[in-house]
Amino acid sequence: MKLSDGVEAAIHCATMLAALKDDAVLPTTALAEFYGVSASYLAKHLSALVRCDILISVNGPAGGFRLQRPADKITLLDVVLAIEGDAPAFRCAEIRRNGPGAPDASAYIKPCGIKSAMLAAERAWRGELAKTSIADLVQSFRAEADPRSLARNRAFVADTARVQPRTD
Amino acid sequence: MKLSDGVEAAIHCATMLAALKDDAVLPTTALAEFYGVSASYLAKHLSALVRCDILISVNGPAGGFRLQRPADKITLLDVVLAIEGDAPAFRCAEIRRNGPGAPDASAYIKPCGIKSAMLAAERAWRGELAKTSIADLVQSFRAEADPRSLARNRAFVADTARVQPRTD
DNA sequence: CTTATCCTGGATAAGAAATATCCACAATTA
DNA sequence: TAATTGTGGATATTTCTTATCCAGGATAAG
Repeated sequence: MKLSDGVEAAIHCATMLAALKDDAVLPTTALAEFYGVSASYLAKHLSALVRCDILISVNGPAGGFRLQRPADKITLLDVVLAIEGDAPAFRCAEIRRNGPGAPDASAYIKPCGIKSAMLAAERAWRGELAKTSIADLVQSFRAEADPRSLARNRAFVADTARVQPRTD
Repeated sequence: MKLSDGVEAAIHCATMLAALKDDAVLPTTALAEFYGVSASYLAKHLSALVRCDILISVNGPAGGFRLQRPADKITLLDVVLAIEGDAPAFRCAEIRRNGPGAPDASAYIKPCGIKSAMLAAERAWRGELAKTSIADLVQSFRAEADPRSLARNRAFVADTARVQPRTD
């Protein structure tokens, strides 16, 4: 069992975007370079976040991504499900119905106890992920991170953020 | 994110073995046929359970597997970790240290908040799995399963179980 | 209106991991 | 000695992940 590498990148990008003001955005290439990951692959993940209404994308020059809503309304679970999909990790193949002499489907209306227990554990996992918001991560980063790391992130946002042109 | 198919088979086999008496055992081929799964592949998973001290294997004719300890001392977590390995699902690649201008390792002594949150969720998952024992599963199966399914399992054990020869 | 930038989605391929099979070998029983 | 069964290694096969590339559309600036 392994989570996609994209999860780590997606969460980092979301926390970075949470530092933007107003309608500013950050482009894929800048984020990919900052985190040292593949730009074309990161683009796939960011698109997934857009499809799940976690990010908003802006096309054209000075385009990029920003959060779709306040960072305290976006949970780790939202991001993980956007990248991984919402299928449960335990896929019951119903092997209890296999083999010779197995009764027909009417004998298996009640869910398998194994499946129930495995899915209960996943609910606990998801529940825990839902407790942490992107805002929580930003806050703990600001409170605990090394000053050098903090400064680097701030400089990146300051240098790279782009503001949407005003339609005055 | 997906759990190995072997997890389902391993748990089913463990619950079946919990119905054995004394030193009786069940061979791989019988279990594989009963659940309609690949015998040679199931053998791999059963070996993993032996390596993790969940099952005991008996060689030779009339050989097979049985539980290493009482079913209430074996949890779902034990079985899942035996099949999946105990590496966490979230593998932090520390991309926060990547990219140009990143400070050296001394700036990243404190663990990343993202990693901490992801691992906390996994602890919740594992904690939930640890709450359910093989004995719990057997009990709920006996209480809730369809009589036809129950009878089939009982007949299988009665027909297939083998007892170790006595060293009188 | 043209150019440059950037996101989008599909096609595609390389790589890793899960799934599955086979076989030689050791252990054990009859 | 012959038959049965688990063990571990080697090896395919399939599936999923990771990664790249490109054509297309949207948009801003000149």
